[in-house]
Amino acid sequence: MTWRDAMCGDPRPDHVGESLTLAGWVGTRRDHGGLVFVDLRDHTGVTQLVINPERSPTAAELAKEIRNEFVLRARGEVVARSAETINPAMATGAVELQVDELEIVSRSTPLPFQLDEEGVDENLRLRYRWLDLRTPRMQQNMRLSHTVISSIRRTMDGLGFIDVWTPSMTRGTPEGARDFLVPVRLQPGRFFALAQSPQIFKQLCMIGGLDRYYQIATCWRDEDLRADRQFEFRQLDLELAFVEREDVLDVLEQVVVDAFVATGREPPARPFPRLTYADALARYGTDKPDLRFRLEIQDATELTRSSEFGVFAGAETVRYLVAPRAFSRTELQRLEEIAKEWGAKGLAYLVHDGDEVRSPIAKFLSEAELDAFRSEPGSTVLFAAGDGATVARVLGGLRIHLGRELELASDEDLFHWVIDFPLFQIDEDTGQWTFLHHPFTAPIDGHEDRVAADPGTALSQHYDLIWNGWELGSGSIRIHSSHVQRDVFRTMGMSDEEARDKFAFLLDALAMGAPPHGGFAMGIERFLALMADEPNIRQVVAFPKVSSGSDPLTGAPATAPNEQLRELGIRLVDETPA
RNA sequence: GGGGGCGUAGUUCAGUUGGUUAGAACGCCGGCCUGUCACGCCGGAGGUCGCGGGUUCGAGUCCCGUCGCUCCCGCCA
Repeated sequence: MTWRDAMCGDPRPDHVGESLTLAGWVGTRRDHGGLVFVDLRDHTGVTQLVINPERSPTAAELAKEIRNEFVLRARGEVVARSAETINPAMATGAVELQVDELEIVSRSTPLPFQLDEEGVDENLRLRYRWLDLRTPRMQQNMRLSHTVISSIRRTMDGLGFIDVWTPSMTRGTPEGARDFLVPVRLQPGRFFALAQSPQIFKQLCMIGGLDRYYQIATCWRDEDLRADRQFEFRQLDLELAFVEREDVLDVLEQVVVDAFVATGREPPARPFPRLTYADALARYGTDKPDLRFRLEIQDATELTRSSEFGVFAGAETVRYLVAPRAFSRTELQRLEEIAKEWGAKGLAYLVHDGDEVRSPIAKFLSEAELDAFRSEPGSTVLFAAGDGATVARVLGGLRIHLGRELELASDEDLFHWVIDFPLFQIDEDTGQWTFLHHPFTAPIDGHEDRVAADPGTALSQHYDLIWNGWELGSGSIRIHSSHVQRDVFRTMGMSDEEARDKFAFLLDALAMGAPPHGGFAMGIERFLALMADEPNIRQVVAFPKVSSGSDPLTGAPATAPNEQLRELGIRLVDETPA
């Protein structure tokens, strides 16, 4: 015997006359004293049960005990509702189940929150996640996630990629994020690190001739959590041999478009636009611009070189944004605070309000300058002056703020690539050259010699995929030559001995017939959160951690018994001052 | 490590200038009800105002500290 022979979303007029057994959760119970109505729910939908004492006195007696979220099993006859009792708001609203036999399968204590209530505290939802998962929002998110992931696998399989498992427990990487360490009982004092990504292994797969690898890989990084970051997350990790950048981008575009189609969403047009890193920074002040609104940054460095306004004349870079609104003094004060948070010393502006120009700096500006900055009535020109990086950061920050505040973003899905990143940047703390993304990224063709000779001007074959201002992931064409790899390590100030110590296996592998290769890693949860129109990735993770790094459901992380620690050769250091 | 926001009944919230016994809705409990579908009607229980300290005749309200959650910066190859 089976528990049910139809789902709660099934009954339709063509079932009328059939005897069906349904099982599910009690959504609501409406007790009329005699008649009792129950909305019985499962993930497919809701059917109304009618429990009539004249039809089944036993069921009616039992129905008095029914409460919300009880699990019921009911056998009865599907009957057509009379015209005036049809509920057009319900998919099954033309019929109902007249109950003959009723069973309370499972009871429920009163709930800590109501499943149909909006805005319930997220910590409470996570503490009782099994209840939260019953809500339409989470049901949809979990099922959408599955649809997207199946689609991704179908696309990858179709393109000839094979799924290869790489280790989670591996060797710590000296650079990058903090590792989660795993103590090893058999070798006290030694630790595995949980993989921050399968990066090196997938490169070894290419050198191993697997040609097209992919994996939906769990990765661990011990860094502070954010709306778009958890300790553990998944990435669509892929790598191809004998390819150029465009081959990799092509795969990702297909993954994205297929996932849109699989979920019934209008897919973005291909190819996705390409934007260089230098352009992105100059025009939008960030390497992951949200292109749903224009609001482009303009340059005024040359124009203001000999300005009477000393701040402009003395600055390495002067740029500005034109916001489509004549801001009030109070609003400008708020904008100045925001500019300062991003590193500005102050905020110069010109408000075009009707025919009038309001600005504390206008009196210092020449006619030519005022002409150049003239804009529509009802707008404000906001300036940033200083070194290039600060100006970009300030205007990039203001741009995002204004986009949100003035609701400038369209409701399109805008994907684009950012390409031609620098290979190296200066580490502010050490003054040393360091990689922008990771040390395995290849320089663009012709820039190999700059790795050693002129690191600052070397561009890389790295690329980022951006969706509406969210960084979905990044990838690169990798170094497949052991001496280019050695040059990169040297430029980073790593001695050959040190490089061998940390990456001997990679350097050896590169020296034994490495094909040209490249790949990508796309954050699965970020992709899902955007697909589900959720503001953070916790809403697409079944059992996420909160921003303090704990799990409200299990209470993890927890202390470990001394016995267990002893076995691992670990003694805790009490750093509490006496 | 730093900055912002939030914390009042089981839940979502209100609570005026510091002033009597801290309220509403939903939920919960009891009663009535045979066509409801957010059922309705009557009645009831339910509060360490996150926690600690301070100012005051008097603190949910003001001050200090602390804890929790959250967003951001740093960090995230």
